Amino acid sequence: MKTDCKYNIDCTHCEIRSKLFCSKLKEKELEQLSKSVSQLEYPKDTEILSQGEDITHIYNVVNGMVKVYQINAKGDEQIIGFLYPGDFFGSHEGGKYDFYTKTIVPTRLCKIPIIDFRKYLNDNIPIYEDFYDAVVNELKLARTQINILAKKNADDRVLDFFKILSNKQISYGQPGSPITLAMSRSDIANYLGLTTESVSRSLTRLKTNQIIKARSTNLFELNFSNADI
Amino acid sequence: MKTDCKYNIDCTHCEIRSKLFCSKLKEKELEQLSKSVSQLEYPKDTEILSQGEDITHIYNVVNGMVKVYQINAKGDEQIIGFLYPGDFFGSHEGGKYDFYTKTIVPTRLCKIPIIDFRKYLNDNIPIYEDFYDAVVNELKLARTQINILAKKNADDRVLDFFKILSNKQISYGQPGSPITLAMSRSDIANYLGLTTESVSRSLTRLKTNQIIKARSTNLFELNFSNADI
DNA sequence: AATTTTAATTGATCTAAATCAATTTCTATT
DNA sequence: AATAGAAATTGATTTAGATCAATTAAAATT
Repeated sequence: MKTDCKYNIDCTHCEIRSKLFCSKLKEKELEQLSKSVSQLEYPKDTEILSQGEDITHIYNVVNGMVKVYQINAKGDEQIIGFLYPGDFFGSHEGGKYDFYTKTIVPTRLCKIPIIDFRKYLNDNIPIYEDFYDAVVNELKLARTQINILAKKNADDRVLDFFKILSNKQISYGQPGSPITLAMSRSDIANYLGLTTESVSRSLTRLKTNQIIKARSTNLFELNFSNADI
Repeated sequence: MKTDCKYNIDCTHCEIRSKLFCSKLKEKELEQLSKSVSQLEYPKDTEILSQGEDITHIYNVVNGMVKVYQINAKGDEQIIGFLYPGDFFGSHEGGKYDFYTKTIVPTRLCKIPIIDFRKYLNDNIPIYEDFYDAVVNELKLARTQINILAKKNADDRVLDFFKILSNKQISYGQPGSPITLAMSRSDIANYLGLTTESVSRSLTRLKTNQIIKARSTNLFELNFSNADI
């Protein structure tokens, strides 16, 4: 099952470069980076890295989707985010990865050895700032999730989740509606601190109340403005 | 009520310097920093800064305690953390504060104008790294909260909260037990996504089951190891 | 110290989501 | 296309925590 396809890639022609820190590099640096970078195609449900492992690479999502999760003391998975094309992961945890990542659909990742990456980081404050901003952004997302989880109403949680996805789509240049649920109901439930059954029932209620409209199982039109979450 | 007492302070003799980025500054820089830094005494329940305001200062908690919270779309407060002596807040939100902060006990804060602060930041990568680490730490705390909020059991949430406080006390050189609850039951409830009544009942259950022991309303002995949360 | 105010706990009831179980729908594989 | 397997939905029941209400305990104020 686990058949990774490796591609050597020319970073100067990367399809998502504009979304990445690489856009801050000079032409020469970029050519050099190309030598150490590889792009890999991962099938669905492939674990990319594990909590506690030494940090060896940082990854950029080129296409597909990745879920980020931790295992709590009780041994249960807790999803803390979903990564879209242009998102990166793997850095910033003082030597060890602090979470697990797994593809939830077939996914192509750009993989940079941390050692090569640091070369650019050390004498390039703008890139440092980029990564600083990326962590700040993660922090914002984490706090969004906190605000969701503190809500005591299942429908509100599901709606907020839809708003997040909608905003993500917009920030990636797609329309805010309809939204595609690439993740399973059980992943949604986990992220929202609910059971799959409760998510399912919420969806049914929201459909009944015309707040959303299902085009298919994983494609929903949103009949509300997603101004603020 | 809002009577702030201002003290001009000599940073070279600061009681919490070892816990702060300031420890990375050279003697001369520190003397210069002293000129722009002030320490202020705030009474309980004083709002220090508000979400959306321009960032003008960064703050260090010298003593006392501060709560950090956001206001959600529904207009409700959501607490996202409690700050102890040595913790700082105010930076890293791209121009605007992204949360509210309020003292929950009489608190002394060290206040640094962001403009002076940046001087040291710009040509001092180690300090940059300090702040990077601080955000990463905030991210970890946020994810800890996520793991708590995703739990479906009130007792587990309260216990995890006690473990967090215990670990915080340890990291500040105090014993891990007994723990002091400087915050109100309703602040705890808010942080844990529960009602005050549920927190109260959890406490009673945990006392009955001998898992904790109340020395007073806000002082609890923990009869368990807080190895991992 | 006495009184007022506020915070915390306890009690009774209700309700929304969990749980357990059965279908139905979707997806993958032959 | 037919079948097997997995995922999602729906149903019945239970339960933990919310809600509403009252009491007790702790602070604050006079």
